[in-house]
Amino acid sequence: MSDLISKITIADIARVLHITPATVSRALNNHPGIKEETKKRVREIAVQLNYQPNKIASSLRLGRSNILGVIIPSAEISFFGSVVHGIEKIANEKNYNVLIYQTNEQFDYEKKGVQTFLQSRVDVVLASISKETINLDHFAEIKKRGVPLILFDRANDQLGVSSVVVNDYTGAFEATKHLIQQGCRRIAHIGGQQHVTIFNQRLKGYIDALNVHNIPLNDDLILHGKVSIESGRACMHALLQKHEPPDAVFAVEDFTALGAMQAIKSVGARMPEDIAIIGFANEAFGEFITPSLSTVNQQTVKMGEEAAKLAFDILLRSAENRLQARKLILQPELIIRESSRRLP
Amino acid sequence: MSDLISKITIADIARVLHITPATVSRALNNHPGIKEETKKRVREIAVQLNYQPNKIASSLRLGRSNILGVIIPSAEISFFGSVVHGIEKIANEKNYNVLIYQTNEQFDYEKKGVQTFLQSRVDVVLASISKETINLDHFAEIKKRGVPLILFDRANDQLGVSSVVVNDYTGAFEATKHLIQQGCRRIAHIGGQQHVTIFNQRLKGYIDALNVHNIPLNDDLILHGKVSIESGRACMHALLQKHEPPDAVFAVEDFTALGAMQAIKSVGARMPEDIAIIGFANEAFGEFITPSLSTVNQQTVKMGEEAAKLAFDILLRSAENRLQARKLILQPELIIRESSRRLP
DNA sequence: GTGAAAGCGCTAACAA
DNA sequence: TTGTTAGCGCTTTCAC
Repeated sequence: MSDLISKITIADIARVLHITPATVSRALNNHPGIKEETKKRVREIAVQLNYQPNKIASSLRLGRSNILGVIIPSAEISFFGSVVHGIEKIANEKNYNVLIYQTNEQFDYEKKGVQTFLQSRVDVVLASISKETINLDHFAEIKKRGVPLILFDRANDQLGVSSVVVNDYTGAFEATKHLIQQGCRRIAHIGGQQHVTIFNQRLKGYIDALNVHNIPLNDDLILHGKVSIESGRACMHALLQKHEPPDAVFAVEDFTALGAMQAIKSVGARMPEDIAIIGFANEAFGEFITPSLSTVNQQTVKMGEEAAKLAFDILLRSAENRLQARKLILQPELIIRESSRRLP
Repeated sequence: MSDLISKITIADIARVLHITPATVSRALNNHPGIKEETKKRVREIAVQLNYQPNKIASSLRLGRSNILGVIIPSAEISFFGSVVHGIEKIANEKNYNVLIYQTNEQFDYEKKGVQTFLQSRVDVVLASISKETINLDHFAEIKKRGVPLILFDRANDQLGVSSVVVNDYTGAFEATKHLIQQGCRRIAHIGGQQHVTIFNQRLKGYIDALNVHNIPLNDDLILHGKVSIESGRACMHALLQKHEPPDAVFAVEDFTALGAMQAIKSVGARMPEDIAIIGFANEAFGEFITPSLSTVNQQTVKMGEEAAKLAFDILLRSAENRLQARKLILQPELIIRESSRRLP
């Protein structure tokens, strides 16, 4: 019935050619010390027999899998899809494969992902930490086992590992400054969980921008949400009910901004005339909504590429040298669209 | 220096307890014929030594990897992210891992993904075919090797493998019917590459809906694009320049619809008053743009779950029985939003 | 209830 | 230039 199913190994090729498996292995791996003609014959037979190398066996023998494990919070956020794209570009060049694990922003899944990767013996882990995560022991475990770990975007300095992030502080500073330049004075901030480094940095950037421009900080205008559309909507409603509502909002990221926009629309206020708004992350939808959303671009593909490059860099180092962490900070870029442009 | 790095194997555990690796293996796998007390001691030492099972070795021995390989065209399309989510739900229950490969809608990457999965000995492949793909030999190869293959969404019946799709014909039929019910009579269709089954089905649904409602088919109003924002924009501009432009558009999917909307806005026409529009796929952005986009929901998570269930179903069958293909057709659901609602 | 031994498919010393 | 041999870590048949 199922004679179609082939289970050809190098031993089969060896038998056909009356040589040993070792020679076949070397030929297939283009080993220098093998006659050209032998290589040619081996390759021919391999094609004829429809041979597929068994990477599992090879991984076991070599002690490495040629796999980069990538942990992301969600594949439904285009930001991460784009970063992964960057990672894959570099990985492909180096003949590495990329394994993706989604945590759905949940601590338990994240732990499970780490576990899975360690058991599957991926050669290196690239990760972006979930919003929910506070305890970082599982990541420390990766390091402890001598597996290189690189964090991107949702990084954390406490772990002492290399990371690639955008300068969230600067991005937030510039975004806030932009709102000030548009004439706004009561600028609110809808922030995120403060244990998440990048969200904290964005808050700081916002605060410093106000300070530098001599605008008094107003605690009433700073809310901490849960970084979602719903949360953005709820926070904005709260802001709108204040005695003196804000004339601008800097949202911690685009989904929060989107929720805020829905709230603003629902009370009939105009954007940017009544309330100007800017987000962070340059999510795909921002360009298409009305008004189009001003935001901060994070160089996603570049971030992925740099993270992957860092990974290969570390792989080439000796085990001892791996401990020195490097931090790469990309410069964000302001994208001004309709939601915040008041001046011509 | 790097004493932290542990490489604990079952042999190490065995040594500590003065038993054999075989017993340790059985204990860890909860084999019935092992004393409870032995199991307990083994587990304790395993934790103490910080033992991580080596899945590679286990895979090699067992001849299976406990990995589902998933091939998707792009992680930046939320539709696929969502389907993968469904797949992961089921896979997690069964203690399987999910490996994702992005093809970027390119034939070459798709071939490489198949290759990679075959070499990594994934137990089953779930795939959605790239738009660019015409030749299907690489997928046939999967089948030939006895690895179960399940297609989802972008399926193709020629391969004779199981698949999960939404009823694209019905979805298109209903979408078109809806436009007719809104009073539209000159309904255009911006389609996709006709070698892609689902796009072809959508064209058929459109045509039949017109026929059933006695609206003459007008070839002038049917354009075939490349399924992208740019293509949607270009096709719509072409339609607008016609002697008699359409009063409605059924776009093959949401990104195409988005491009069309941009074109419509650019000439100052109103939606839905001048031109009503509906897309397909229920992409995340559709809800947030102005006007919000009517579309067809495809039960993405369910699609992933069903595809994964089909996969496990096949895995349990004997090799001979695997050949019978099953086709699961989910019912699409119309989502009416502002872009097409003319009547109260 | 546990041990001994073989082998999954591949690669790398070491030999020749 | 190629062969011999051993072993990566795990599981399983066959003993006892």
